[in-house]
Amino acid sequence: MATMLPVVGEPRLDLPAPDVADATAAAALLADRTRAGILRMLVDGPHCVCEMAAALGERDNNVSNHLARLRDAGLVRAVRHEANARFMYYERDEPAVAAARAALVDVLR
Amino acid sequence: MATMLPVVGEPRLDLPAPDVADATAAAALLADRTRAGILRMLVDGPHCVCEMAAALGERDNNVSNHLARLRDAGLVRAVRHEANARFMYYERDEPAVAAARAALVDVLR
DNA sequence: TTGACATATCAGCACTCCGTGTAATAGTCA
DNA sequence: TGACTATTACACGGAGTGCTGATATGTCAA
Repeated sequence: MATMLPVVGEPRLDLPAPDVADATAAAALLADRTRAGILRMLVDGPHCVCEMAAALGERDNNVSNHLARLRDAGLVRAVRHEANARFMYYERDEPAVAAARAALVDVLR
Repeated sequence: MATMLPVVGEPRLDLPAPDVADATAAAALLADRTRAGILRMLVDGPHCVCEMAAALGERDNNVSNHLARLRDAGLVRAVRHEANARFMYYERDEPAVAAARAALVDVLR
């Protein structure tokens, strides 16, 4: 595949700035190992904090902190377990996840 | 859509840690407004540093700095313009971009 | 060759953010 | 109610990162 450079010799200095606000916001959330691990684990279904903390080798309060970030962004949701109500299970918000994915893919199209 | 929680009452503390190294690396690059803007602009074709700096409202050396980061990651490539060799044009490395996209989508599947 | 232009590199500073430790709160179970 | 567990809140210390200004490299034109 040959490199296709513009034939015009002069750069265009009037190009519009692309809107990447949604993409950078989503990327900032994914840029952390713990948060990315949480989201990846939740692909397979809901998990409680202690499960994810154990799998990721992080402390509960730390994982809970990152979950709060993801919750504020609307990517995950907390649901209390019915049979054993001590545990708070987290699950993804599918529309929000799809929107974040679309924003990222738009930059890496 | 009903929430599907595990029927077992006890959490599983032996779950494996997901591998998200590639996703976090890609996300860290996209988490910056300038870098994300660069990558988004390069979707439409190659651009030189001054073009992107003008569009993004950033200084040339700053944009050049971020381009170096993207270059080190293998996402972009620098090509000197043939007719006007003062200008360094940047273009995306498609396979690398596809790999980054795949790593991110794996987390937000 | 000289000067102007485009890009690259680097050190320094300021700022943000993560992980930790501690404490406090909330909820459940006996 | 009281004990226990899970979750949240907050401040601190350290690491990482972006922006800047100065400087170096390379190209074109006069």
